[in-house]
Amino acid sequence: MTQQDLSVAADGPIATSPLDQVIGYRLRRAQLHVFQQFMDHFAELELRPAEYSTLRLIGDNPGRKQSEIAEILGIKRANFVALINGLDQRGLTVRRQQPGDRRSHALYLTPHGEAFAHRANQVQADFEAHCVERVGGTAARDQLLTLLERLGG
Amino acid sequence: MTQQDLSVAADGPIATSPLDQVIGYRLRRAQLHVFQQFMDHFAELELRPAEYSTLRLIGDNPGRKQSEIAEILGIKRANFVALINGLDQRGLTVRRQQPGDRRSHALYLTPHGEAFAHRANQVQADFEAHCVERVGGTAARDQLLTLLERLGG
DNA sequence: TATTGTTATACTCTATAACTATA
DNA sequence: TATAGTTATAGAGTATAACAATA
Repeated sequence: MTQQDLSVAADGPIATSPLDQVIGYRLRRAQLHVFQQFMDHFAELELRPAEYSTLRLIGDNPGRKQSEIAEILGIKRANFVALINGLDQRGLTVRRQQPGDRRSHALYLTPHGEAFAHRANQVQADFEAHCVERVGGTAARDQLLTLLERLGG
Repeated sequence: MTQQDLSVAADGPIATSPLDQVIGYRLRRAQLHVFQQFMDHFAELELRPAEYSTLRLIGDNPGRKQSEIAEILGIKRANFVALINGLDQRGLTVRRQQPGDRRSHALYLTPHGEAFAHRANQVQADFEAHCVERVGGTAARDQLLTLLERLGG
């Protein structure tokens, strides 16, 4: 039988096993799935993954330059403008002029942003617990983080 | 000291450790890094990840409907049209009418597509070996795939 | 009616160049 | 001249609606 049998339609389950052994493919599928679940969890707070990461990073590092926060997150500073504009307009973050360098904007959470970030961190902790359970416990989670770190990024 | 000290600029390394413990964040960073390396490896063949996955899936499942291949890959059939058009125009794949259902297009690799897919699979095997080495060997790779599968997707 | 492929469209994310104000 | 923030723009990727052909 040739590889291209034109007389009958192919049927039955599609052979995905070769692709399923590919690290990059499985990494992508898992990432998309986890991000979708993240967005479902954060629908009420109307927070996208990049927005949550930004709030978290500013909360942990108040007073950092816009470009510093952007670079750590792997976001081009040009694209970060719209993101931080959105958080500003929601009253969650503020840009303040640096005393020593009037070119740069230091980022802070507003009081409302602090409270909002607190709620967001609780939702994240809840979601993380769900992920940890799925992956098989904290030991499995640590193993996963170790393996992901070895891949780089 | 308050959390928002306005008198001095924040300096030193940014505290990323809280985010670095977040599965979704690390998953995304690792996926982006692996995909970038994939694209570097496949620059000569001018194949993007989704194009490679498509060639691989068609090669392993000749004669499947366009919509079947698209759905397995998680690509909407509307968006799959442009992707398969590109592979068609490069002479790698062909659409043939199904004998039993003239609505659907069965997908095949052309002879040139077969040869090209063979080369692509070799490049992929080389890249995969690199990933396996990075992650710590085949046992670590199997462990990673197991953990990713538990996350779903 | 339902399905398959297709087109059109919009929205998000990303990448680059160029501008401004500051240094 | 170099840097920080910004704007504009273009390219991917993705989502939905609607259409023609076919079932």
